[in-house]
Amino acid sequence: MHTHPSIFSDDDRAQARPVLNRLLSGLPDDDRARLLALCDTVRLEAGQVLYEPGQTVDHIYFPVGCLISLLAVAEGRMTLEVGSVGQEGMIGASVALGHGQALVRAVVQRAGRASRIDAAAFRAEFKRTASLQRLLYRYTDTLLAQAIQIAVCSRFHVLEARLARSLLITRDRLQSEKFHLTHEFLAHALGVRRVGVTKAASALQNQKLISYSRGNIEILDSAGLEAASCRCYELVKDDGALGMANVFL
Amino acid sequence: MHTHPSIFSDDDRAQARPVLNRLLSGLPDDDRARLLALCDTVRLEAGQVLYEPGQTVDHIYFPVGCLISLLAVAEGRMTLEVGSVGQEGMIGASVALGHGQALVRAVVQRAGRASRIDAAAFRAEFKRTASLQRLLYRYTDTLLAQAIQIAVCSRFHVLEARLARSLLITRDRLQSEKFHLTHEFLAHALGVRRVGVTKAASALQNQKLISYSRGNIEILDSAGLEAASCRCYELVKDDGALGMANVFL
DNA sequence: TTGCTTCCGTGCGTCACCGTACATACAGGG
DNA sequence: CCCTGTATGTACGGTGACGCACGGAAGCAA
Repeated sequence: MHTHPSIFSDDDRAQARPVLNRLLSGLPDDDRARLLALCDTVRLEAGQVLYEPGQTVDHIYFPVGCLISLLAVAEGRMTLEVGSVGQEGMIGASVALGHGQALVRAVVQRAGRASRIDAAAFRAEFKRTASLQRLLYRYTDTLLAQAIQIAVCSRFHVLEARLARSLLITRDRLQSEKFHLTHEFLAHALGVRRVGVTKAASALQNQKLISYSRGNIEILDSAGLEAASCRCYELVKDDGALGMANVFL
Repeated sequence: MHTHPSIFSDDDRAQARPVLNRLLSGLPDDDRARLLALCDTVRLEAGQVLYEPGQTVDHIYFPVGCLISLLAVAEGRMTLEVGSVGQEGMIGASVALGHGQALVRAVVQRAGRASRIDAAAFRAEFKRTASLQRLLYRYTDTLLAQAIQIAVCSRFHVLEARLARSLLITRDRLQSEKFHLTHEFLAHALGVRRVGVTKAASALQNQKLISYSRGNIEILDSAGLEAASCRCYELVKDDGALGMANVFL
């Protein structure tokens, strides 16, 4: 189930082969073709902000190789990651489901490509395509599960465990044991101070579970890190898998 | 906008007139009639647990006069309310949208009636009724917004403000300035110790914002309580309103 | 009255995390 | 080589909430 065939590098080489977004690949051929015809492929750069809460969503994105972080924004500079979206997901679903405004900030955590579609075009396609509807309901349900789990996690679990969870999830999304992620960024995701992350990360490094230097993080002991993390990891992970498992209910 | 025409009592008299669930009343007449034909009306008692996380959902409920609390369950006895559903909402949507398992515990906070429908019947009706689909997407989106806001709130805001918010939301859902709610119950909702609630509630009472005794809570100074609460109140409140505002996008 | 249950209040030591400030260390460009 | 910016490390008092334990008070029933 968990094959990490090779250590992917952090740059574009990992995305050389034209992989399709896994949500889209779950669609029947004709529906997918019609949707893809409306998409264009864009390159997203790390740090780029795609949505800001309250803003009208004008494009939907299906990541291919990039990783998007969903940050709930509180007053001040406080943020909290309520979900992350990689190849297995999409952002902007609320444009078809709810009022067409973003609930959270969507920021690119790792650069890469994505299929992008205009909001109005997507909405029209959504209306006529049953398979697309099923996909979206299911995925929204998965996002909700993620948000709920993260709410619980950030309420009850200590920082060190939450950090471990966060790193493991990033690993899964990127299919790589090493990736770039500064303490500062993690602090925003976890809703804590940067120094808090530094302290927790030091602890994990002292236990030989990870190593890092100037943002380059490597997971050394995957099993050990899972032990140090909270159960939330497995729950969110499984949910992601389940979300994709049987799209046809 | 905010009319609290009369102080409703805590018992059944407030529900004497046959009010319809507001989600259902948003449906076109024929669709609603067909759905209602499949429903039966049940009386839900306070404390009753309708769903438990992971369990298969066998019935969908549309509250009429009762109030349902959605509690995310962590290990141990820890719980955290990630949303509450009154006349303006429903529970069990995931049976049609996602995998048919409950994400959270659903417990009756205030006794009352609800329209109930069998899961399979609902799913079938959902498939054929476009207006019902729109309603559900929108409402799920609203639930997601609620969950996100609560995640932020419980991460960043102090207990006293969160308690104030929680009381205000309960007030809005019940359309009544007085209701029954023990410190113990609030502790479960807020994910804190019972003594924590006692302390925060004392503080609010000393400020003459509320009064309470043996579970009977009364809001004395609505404006003052809003000032003591965090902005999350307005966000969740508005979202609820917006969720209902224009169902036809 | 007694007894029981439910609900609320207090006290105390502990702890994770906060806000702030300052100190190092590495990396790349000039 | 310096210089500058980014990334990481350390230190310290403050505080909100925790866990636990016990005390009191209101309601109910026999």
